[in-house]
Amino acid sequence: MPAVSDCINMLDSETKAVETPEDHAEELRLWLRLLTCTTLIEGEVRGRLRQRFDVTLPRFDLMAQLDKAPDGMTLSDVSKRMMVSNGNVTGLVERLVESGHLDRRTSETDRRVQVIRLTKLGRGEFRKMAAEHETWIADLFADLTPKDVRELMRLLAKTKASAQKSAGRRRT
Amino acid sequence: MPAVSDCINMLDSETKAVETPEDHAEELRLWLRLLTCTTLIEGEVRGRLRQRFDVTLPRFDLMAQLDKAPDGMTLSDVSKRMMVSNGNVTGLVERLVESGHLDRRTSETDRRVQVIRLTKLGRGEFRKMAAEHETWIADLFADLTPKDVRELMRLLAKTKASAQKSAGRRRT
DNA sequence: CCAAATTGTTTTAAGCATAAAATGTTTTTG
DNA sequence: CAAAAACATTTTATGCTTAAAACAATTTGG
Repeated sequence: MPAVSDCINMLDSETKAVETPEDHAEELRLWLRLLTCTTLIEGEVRGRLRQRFDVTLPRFDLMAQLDKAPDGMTLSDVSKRMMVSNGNVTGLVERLVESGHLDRRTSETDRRVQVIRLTKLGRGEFRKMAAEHETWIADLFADLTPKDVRELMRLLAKTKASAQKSAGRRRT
Repeated sequence: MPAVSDCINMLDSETKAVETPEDHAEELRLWLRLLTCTTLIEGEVRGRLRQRFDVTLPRFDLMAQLDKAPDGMTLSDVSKRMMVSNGNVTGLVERLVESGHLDRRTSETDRRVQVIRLTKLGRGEFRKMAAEHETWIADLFADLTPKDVRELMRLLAKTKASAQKSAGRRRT
């Protein structure tokens, strides 16, 4: 809500057309806090994955996507799910195939498409990592009550929807 | 709260010593949602900064830190504030000095220390970008009510504290 | 005072990430 | 059916990011 002094100029013509220098400091602070939380947790998880399993976070994330898709995924599926660029996935997959964690083959029905899956090795290693990973996350959020968790879920869902709408408005 | 069937084995010896396979799926889902929100907004901001001002997000973030510190900051201050590695800052600063946005000098009192400041050019450009940036953020969060914003701020503060505590526990 | 620890920064090596252009494939459409 | 559009992926160029080691300067404790 703008202070009265900021609204004086709203009075001189049609209200809707007049620009008011609005104060969005609260939203900005919210965004910075959101970013801080994510960076903090992400850094912690990254470090633990490296120390404990000598694996990078992007590799873990990619394997997590594939673990949920026993029949495999195409590179663009992965790219959309992980919200990263196509070229990024190409390189990530390359390294994971190289290390024997992923299997990659060209689709029979569409020769543009590459389908990737976890190998037995990849799935085994991922499951071990995922089990520990889950306890790290639980520990990082340990001070939140179940009610806090529910409330955060709700508000973040609303945030996501709002951001998607805004992003969509821009592209249109 | 574990289901009854998961708790059977808690009965056979001292309760506290027995491992129960606890379910932390809710926290995991919360973490993924948090990450999704951040990635979404970050990507949007990154794209707008590039299109509108041909500047990268890290450069913008660094300038934002310096704008709040008229007397300059040391590289490790910046590194801590931005929660990135030292080496990262070195390179980032190098490029911004090169482009004339930053001024860098060795401290008079401690020759290990590099103090960096925004140049006049850097400050001017940053202020322009920051003004627009703030409207983008406001738009991205537009569907949240003031109450939502307050509540998210509170819950994220609690989350940050929880994560910091957990991270600290590990290092100890 | 001086060796040892600490602090601040840079370097190194590897990997991650993006945007944009290029390549090859399939689908659409005039 | 052929040209054009759309699609999936890769390549290219550039920049970001990290962890760890190296380097340099200062502080500390014996």
